[in-house]
Amino acid sequence: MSKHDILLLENQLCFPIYAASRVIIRHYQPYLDELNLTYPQYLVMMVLWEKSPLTVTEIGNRLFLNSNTLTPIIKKMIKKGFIEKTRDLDDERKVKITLTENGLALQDKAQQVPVSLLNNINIPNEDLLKMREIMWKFLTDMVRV
Amino acid sequence: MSKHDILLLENQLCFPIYAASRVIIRHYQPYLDELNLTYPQYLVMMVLWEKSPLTVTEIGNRLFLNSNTLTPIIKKMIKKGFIEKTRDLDDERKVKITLTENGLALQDKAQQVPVSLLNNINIPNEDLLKMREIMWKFLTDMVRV
DNA sequence: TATATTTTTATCGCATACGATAGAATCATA
DNA sequence: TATGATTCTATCGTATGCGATAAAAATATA
Repeated sequence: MSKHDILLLENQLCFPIYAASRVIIRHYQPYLDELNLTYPQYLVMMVLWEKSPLTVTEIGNRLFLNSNTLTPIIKKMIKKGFIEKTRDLDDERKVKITLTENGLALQDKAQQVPVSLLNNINIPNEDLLKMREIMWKFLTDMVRV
Repeated sequence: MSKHDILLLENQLCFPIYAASRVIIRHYQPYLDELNLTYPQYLVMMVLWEKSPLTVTEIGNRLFLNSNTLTPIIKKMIKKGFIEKTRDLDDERKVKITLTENGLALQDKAQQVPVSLLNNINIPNEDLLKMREIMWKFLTDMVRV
C-alpha cells in the first residue's frame, strides 16, 4: 500500500461499516414506522423484551450507549406509552425501566420486522451469518481496547 | 430459530454494524482532534484529496449522504479554511467544493490517522481485510435495493 | 463515623443524519 | 418555444450520539 493509497476511501476500514449502518437503518425505517419506533428506540425495546425491568445503565451496557443518549430516548418512549420509569427503592440513584402492557404487546407485531428486512436483502444467508459473526468479533475487540 | 429468538439482540444483523460504527468512530476522535476534523468532515476531506473540485452531489454519492447533511458540514469546513465554495458557471445550480492550500496540506498530517488506528486494533490483518470486503459487498447490495 | 470516591442519572451544547420541502436552474418534449 | 419534469442545493424540524459536567445517593476508607 503506497503512501497515497492509505487515504483512499475504498481502503478505509471504518467507512463501509459507517455507511452500511446508515443504509440498513434506512431500510428498517418503513417497518419501524408501523410500530411508531425509531431504530434506537427499537433496540431499547428489544433488550427490554429480553428482560424487564432494566436500569438505564444496564440498557446502556447492552447497546453501548450512555445516559446522555438514553435519557432523552427513554423520555420519548414513556410519552408513547411503551415503557415506565420507577426509582429503585433499594438504591435511589437507579431508575428501573419497565415495559408497559402496550410495550409488551408490541413484541408480537415486531416479529415481522427482521423477517421483512431479510426479504429485502439479496445476499446468501451464509454470507449474512459470516458477516454478523465477524462484526461481533470486531465490535467486542474494539470495545475492549 | 424459534419465534422468540428472532428478536434477541445477539441475533440481529444490523446491531453489531451500528454499534461497531459508533465504537470505531470514537477511536478515531482523538487523532481527528489533532486535525480539527470530525469523522464526517474527515470523510469529505478524503474524497476531496482524491479529486478536487467536486460538487455537493458528487461528494454525497461517494459518502451516501445528501445535501441536507452535507451543506452544514461543508459550511463548518469552509469556516475552518479547509475548503472553498464556488458556483459552477456552466450550471448555476451546482456548487464546486475546492480544497484550499491548508486543506491540501492537511493530507500529509492525515496519513498518520489510519496508521494510528490500526495500531489500536488487535485483530489479524487478514480478518480486517475480510471484514472490509464483506462490508463493501453488503453496503453495495443494500444500496442497490 | 466523617469524608473522599464512585456510581447513577440527567442536563447542556454541539455535530451529525435524514424526511420533507422549497426555490432556482436546467432539461425534455409536446 | 412554452411548460412541465428533473436536478441541484439549501432550509427546517426532529431524533440521535457524545464529551463535559452536575447533582444526588451509595460506597470505601482513613
